[in-house]
Amino acid sequence: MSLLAKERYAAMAEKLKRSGLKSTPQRLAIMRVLAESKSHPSVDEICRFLQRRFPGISKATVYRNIMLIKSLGEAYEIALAGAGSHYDGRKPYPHPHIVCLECGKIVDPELESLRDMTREITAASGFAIKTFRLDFFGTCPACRKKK
Amino acid sequence: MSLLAKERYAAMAEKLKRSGLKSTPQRLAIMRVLAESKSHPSVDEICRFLQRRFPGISKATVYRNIMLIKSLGEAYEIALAGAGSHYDGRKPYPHPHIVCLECGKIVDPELESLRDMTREITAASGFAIKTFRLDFFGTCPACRKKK
DNA sequence: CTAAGTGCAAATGATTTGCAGGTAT
DNA sequence: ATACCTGCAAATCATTTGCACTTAG
Repeated sequence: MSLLAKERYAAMAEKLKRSGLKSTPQRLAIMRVLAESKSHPSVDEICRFLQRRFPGISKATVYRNIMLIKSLGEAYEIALAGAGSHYDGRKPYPHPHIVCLECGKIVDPELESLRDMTREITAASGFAIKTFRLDFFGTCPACRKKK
Repeated sequence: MSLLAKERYAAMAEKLKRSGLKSTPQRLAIMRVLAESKSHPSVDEICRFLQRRFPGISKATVYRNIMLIKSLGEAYEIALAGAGSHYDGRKPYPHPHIVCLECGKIVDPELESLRDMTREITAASGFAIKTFRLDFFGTCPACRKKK
């Protein structure tokens, strides 16, 4: 487990403890997956992965806990049309993604030109902006080679 | 019907005709709603609206036709998590939206700083970018006043 | 002890699909 | 005429919920 992952996991577990809710083994294990995983896993993927250690774990439990972790501000949801949602526990704040339409891979690009946009939007619309999502869809380098 | 709406409707109907598919009354009516509506309607809203003229129209028909119109490149889908999708027939290409979290209203902001972003993403990621979505979520001016 | 959490199965809600008529071309 | 469409109802699929049992604090 990388240093970053350790820190993320510690932060999540700490916030959970302070929230007064229970630190069950399943809940902590879900946090660990979110803290470690670079691949933006779905509920189904998290559930299948955890069946090694928790043979009877159910999707319901994963859904309930993901929701809880999100509400603690410790995970960010990437809701994809058609497919289900994917989750990011390493960067729990809104940030852009690129989704490969061939293989479904999701990566986090660096994006300078994002900084001023929220400011510009607020000024132009009169909305009080709470959050945003910015997702690009295309073909990743690996899938481009295959063709 | 505004001039813009007339033109959009004509363009959609024309592309439909050229596609070789049939110009049924329901299909044309759905196109008209998409061409006229500034409010980014959902399938359900379109269906309820059309029941005036087509008492028996079904959601299945609206879904099938929206899908078709989308595949003709004449409508853009705004897929919202939790709620269903909304559709924009006036600007059938990707563009940013602002969604009010209180009342669900969706508006199209002007956004200068968007221009270079696709270029920047392509350069930084190696992806071949096909499309994107950019949605802001917040509270609209009307809902801000209510509180 | 007891409020919270879990697993299971059933419920939900948006969307899709199979089928038996209709209808545009 | 006939391939495409429609409306209806049943089927999916991701997600949510009710319930009886278990467990963390």
